[in-house]
Amino acid sequence: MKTAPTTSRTRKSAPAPAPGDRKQETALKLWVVLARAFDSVAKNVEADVAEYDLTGTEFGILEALYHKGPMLLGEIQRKILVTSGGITYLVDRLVAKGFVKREQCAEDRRARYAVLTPSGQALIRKIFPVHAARIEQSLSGLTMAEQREATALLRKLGLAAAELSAERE
Amino acid sequence: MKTAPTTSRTRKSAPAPAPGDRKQETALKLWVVLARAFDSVAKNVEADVAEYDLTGTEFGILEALYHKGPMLLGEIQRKILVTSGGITYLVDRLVAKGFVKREQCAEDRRARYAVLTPSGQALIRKIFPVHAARIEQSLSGLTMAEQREATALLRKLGLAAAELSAERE
DNA sequence: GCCCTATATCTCAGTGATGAGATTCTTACC
DNA sequence: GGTAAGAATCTCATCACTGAGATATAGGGC
Repeated sequence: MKTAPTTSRTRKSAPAPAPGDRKQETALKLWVVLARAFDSVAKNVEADVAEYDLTGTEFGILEALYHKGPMLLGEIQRKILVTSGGITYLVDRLVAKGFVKREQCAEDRRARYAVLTPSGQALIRKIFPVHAARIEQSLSGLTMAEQREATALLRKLGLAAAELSAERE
Repeated sequence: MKTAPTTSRTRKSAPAPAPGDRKQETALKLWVVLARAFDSVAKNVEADVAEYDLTGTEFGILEALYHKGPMLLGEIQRKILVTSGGITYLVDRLVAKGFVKREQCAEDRRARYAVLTPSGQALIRKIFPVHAARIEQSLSGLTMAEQREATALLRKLGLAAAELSAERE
């Protein structure tokens, strides 16, 4: 998803650039470019991992397990931002492909670990560097300094927005 | 959504912070916060329009028509970034809900216009201001100056990434 | 005019999820 | 030690699209 916003006030005669509306216009413009930037990068990333028959989300799970070792399904779920049904579905598929297996959790019998199989290890070890290079290339429109700046801004933005949606619950 | 990247090198002993890897690390971090920021804002926006039984994408179409007047399906498609099948599906649904109608294009008999019905006009006129305020609020983690800065950076980033994926074709 | 390529839209089977509810287990607190 | 509230996972119906191919029309070169 991607939810592409469209807002663009391009009508002939704007009904007088209302006073407090500068703020809205600035915000709407940011929302548009945020969505487009995300979409463009995401498309690059997905095209990349698709070569190994993985979705971006599946790749995210393998990557998380690669960097963090075995994780509880719930941990992964929170990390990659999918629903409870989603994590079951995704892990099922990675199991079917032979890259991951489920393991009992000794301390909590409701929970299960996802663990990379040797085949999953081998795969992610092989493709992670390629993938990282692809992302670096995708973002190379910005210098490193600009990337750091963008990261700081987006982190601040994301945290505030996440807080807002937490309030909704 | 949404493709949440996860990269986070948190293993005990990092295998020596390799030389050219600073760039990759910077890029990966940006990709993570970009995806998360997008996701948080998108969730706010979608929760908002869901109150009117619209998806974010459907809203995008209504909004585009509201600001630009009648548009060819193909124009809308490029603007909101969906596939050809998607635009047919989405316009079908908006037609079923009574917000939009299709109209012949005199100059090109393959093409059709999407046009807001009075009911669609009334709806979007009513909810657009609420929606814009919601976005403003969602992004209010950044000051206006920061928002402008972020917009400039993301625009640059998005254009470069889009060019890259265009090359892939 | 005729052909060939390109473009606009539509059809439809398939996909990658979501989300509500069911199940199983845990943890306080009485 | 029983019980109620909460948490971790799973099930399954449903959804919002995608993408490949079909159909109809356009338009340029000959």
